[in-house]
Amino acid sequence: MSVKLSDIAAKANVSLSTASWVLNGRADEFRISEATRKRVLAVSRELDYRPSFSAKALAKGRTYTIGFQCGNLESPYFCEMATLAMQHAERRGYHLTLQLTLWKTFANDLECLEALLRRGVEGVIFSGAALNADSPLHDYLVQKRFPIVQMNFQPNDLPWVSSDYQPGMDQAIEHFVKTGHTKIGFVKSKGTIGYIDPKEQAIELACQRHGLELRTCISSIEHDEPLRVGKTVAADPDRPTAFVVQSDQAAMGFIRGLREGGLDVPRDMSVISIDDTHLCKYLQPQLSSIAHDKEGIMAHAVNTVIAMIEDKKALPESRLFPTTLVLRESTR
Amino acid sequence: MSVKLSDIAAKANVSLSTASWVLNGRADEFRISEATRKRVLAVSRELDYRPSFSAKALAKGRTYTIGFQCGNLESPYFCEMATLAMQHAERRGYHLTLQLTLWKTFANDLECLEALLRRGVEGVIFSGAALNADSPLHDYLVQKRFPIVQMNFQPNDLPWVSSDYQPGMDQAIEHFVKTGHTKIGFVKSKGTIGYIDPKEQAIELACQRHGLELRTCISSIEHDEPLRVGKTVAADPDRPTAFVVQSDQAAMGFIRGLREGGLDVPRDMSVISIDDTHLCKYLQPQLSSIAHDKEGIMAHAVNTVIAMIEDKKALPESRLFPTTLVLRESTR
DNA sequence: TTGAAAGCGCTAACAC
DNA sequence: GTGTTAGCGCTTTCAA
Repeated sequence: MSVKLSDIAAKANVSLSTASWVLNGRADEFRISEATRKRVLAVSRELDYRPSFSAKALAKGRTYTIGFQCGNLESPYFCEMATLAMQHAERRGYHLTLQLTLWKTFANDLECLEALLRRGVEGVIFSGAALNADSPLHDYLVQKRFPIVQMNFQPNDLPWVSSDYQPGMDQAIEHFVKTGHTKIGFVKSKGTIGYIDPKEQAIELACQRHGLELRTCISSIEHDEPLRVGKTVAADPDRPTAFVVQSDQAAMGFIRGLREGGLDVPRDMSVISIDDTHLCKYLQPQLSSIAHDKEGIMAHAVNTVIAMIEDKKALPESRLFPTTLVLRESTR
Repeated sequence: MSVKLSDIAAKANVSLSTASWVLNGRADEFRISEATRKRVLAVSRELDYRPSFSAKALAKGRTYTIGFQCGNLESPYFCEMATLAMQHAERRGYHLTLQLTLWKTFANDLECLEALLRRGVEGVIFSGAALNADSPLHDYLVQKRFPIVQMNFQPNDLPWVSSDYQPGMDQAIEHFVKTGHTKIGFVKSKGTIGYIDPKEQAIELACQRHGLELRTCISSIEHDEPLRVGKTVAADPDRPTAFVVQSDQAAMGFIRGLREGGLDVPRDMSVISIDDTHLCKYLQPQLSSIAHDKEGIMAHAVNTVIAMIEDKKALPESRLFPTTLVLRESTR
C-alpha cells in the first residue's frame, strides 16, 4: 500500500542498500556517485516516500523515544517541565512521549510505566514515589540498568534529579522572620504521605534554625482541596501569619480560600508558593515563590537518560539543583 | 539481549504461534489447552517477558498511536484538551503522542506534522492553520485520506471539529448590553491573522445585531503582550467599557495590564474570556468565560480519527459544538 | 561503488 | 490443539 524503500530502489535502478544509504545521508560514507545519489533522492521525493517507523526501529533496535511520566497537565509545573524535556530530547534526536498517571494509586503509576515500556521507550523520566515500592518492575529496572531518572524523589538505587529545597526555603523563612512572622504554616502535598517529603524536611529545618513554630496542613494539589484548607485556616483565630504552600497551583486555591474566609493576602497573611511557574506573575496578588532551576534539572535529566541509553555502562550522576526565592506581591 | 517470544516458546516447549496466541489472550480462539496456556503464561512471567513494540508494530502494520499537535502547554486550554484526548485515546486502546509546535511558522508546523508521520502515527489531531497553505503535505493527506482532524479551524477538504462561538458570544454581548455597555472591545489572537478568525466573526456578528461599536486589538497569547495591550487600553480615555479576550491565558495578562493602568475589573471594565479552563475559578477576580464543550469536542475528534484509521472509507463527520457563557466575577 | 542476503522479533496463514 | 513458515520494511555485513 505505502511506498517503500524497495519501490524507490526499483524505480531508481539501484539496490536496496544504496537507496538506504542515500536516504540516510550516508552517501559519501559509501562513496556513492553523485548521479545515483541525486536520482535516488529525486525518486524518493517524487513518490513521496516516508520510511516506516516500525521497520526502521526493528532493524536498528532503536526507537529514539523516551518517556516522561507525571501526574497531569493541570499543574503548570509539569507543563513547564514536560515542555523543557521535549525540547531537550528533540535537540538530541529523541522524541519524548508523555504518560499521565492522573495520580491514582502506586499500582496505577507502575501500570503506566509498564505501558511506556510496552511502547518501546528506551528510557524514562519518572515523577512520583511508586518506584520505591517493592515491585518486580522496580527490581527489573535496577537490575537491567534500565535508563530511568527519578524526579524530585531520591530512591537510593535509581538515579535521580531533584531540587534542593533548602536554600529557597531558608530564604523564605528568613524573609518571614525579617517581616515579623513567628508562626509559620506549611501546606503539604497529600501525595507525599508515606514517604519523606523533601519540601517538608526543608521547611522543618529552616523553622527549627530560627526557633519558629511550624504548623503543617495537608492538601492534595488539585481542585477545591487547597481552597478548603485556606478557608479552615482563615477561620482559625490562632492561625499562623505566613504560609509556604507546596505548589503554585495549590497556592491559587489556598489564597482563594483565605479570601473567602475574609483574609487578604498579603495584608492578613503572607504566602510563598513553590514552583515559580509563569502563572505567578499574572495572579492577583502576584505570587512570591520558591523557584526551581527547571532548565538545569530537565537538561540534566534528559542528558542522563540519553547517556544511559547510548552507553549502557555509563554511570548516571544524581544531582540536586538549588532553589531560590522570588519575592513578589503575596508577601509583605 | 532481551527476552523474546522464541525464548518463551522454547522454555515452555511450545511453538512460536502458540506462545503468541496465549500471550495475546487468544488462547481459546485457537483452542489451546489450559495446561499449555498456564505454562506459557508462567514462563513469560518468570522471564519477565516484554514484547518488542517495533516488531509487533511491523508485523501487524499498526502502531496504535495517534498524534496531537498543538502550540504549547503554557495554554491551559491545550493542556485540558490534550488530557481529554489522551484519556479518550487510551480508552480505545490507542496512545496519544504530543507534538508541540511552539507557534513558530507555518513551515515549522508542517515540519512538526512530518515528524509525527515519521514516528508512525496512524492519525493526527491538528491545531493551527498551517494545513491550509498549499503544501505537498496537505495534498498528500487529503489524497491518501490520511486520518486527520483539524481543530478550531475549518478547511474545506479536511475533516474538522470546532467550537461554534456564536451562541456563547451572543450571550456575552447580550450580557454586556444588559449591563449597560455600548462600546465593546475584542482582543484577538495574532495567530489568526491571515485567515478567518471564527471568534472574531462571532463577536462581529453579535455586536452588529445589537448595533454596537466594536474595537479590535491584536495580541499574541503569551507572555507580556496581552499585558501591554491592557495597559494601552487603560490609557485610552475613549476605550470600550467591556472586553472579550481570545483566551483565559491572554485575559490574565490583559487584566493585569488594566490594573497596572489603574483600572479595576469589573468596576472599571468588564472582561469575558474564552476557554473557561479550570484556572478561571481561581483567579482574582474569577473570570467570566465562554466555555467550549471540551469533552464533546475531544471525544468527537478522537473517535473520528480512530474511525478513519480503522475503516479507511469511513466518512468523517465534521462538527461544530456550541459554546456557552459562564458568568463569574469579572463582569458586572 | 554497488548488490545479495541475512536478520531484527513478531503475526498469521496454512498445514498437520 | 499445535507447529512451520513466510512475510512486515528496513539496516548492514559481506562479497563482488
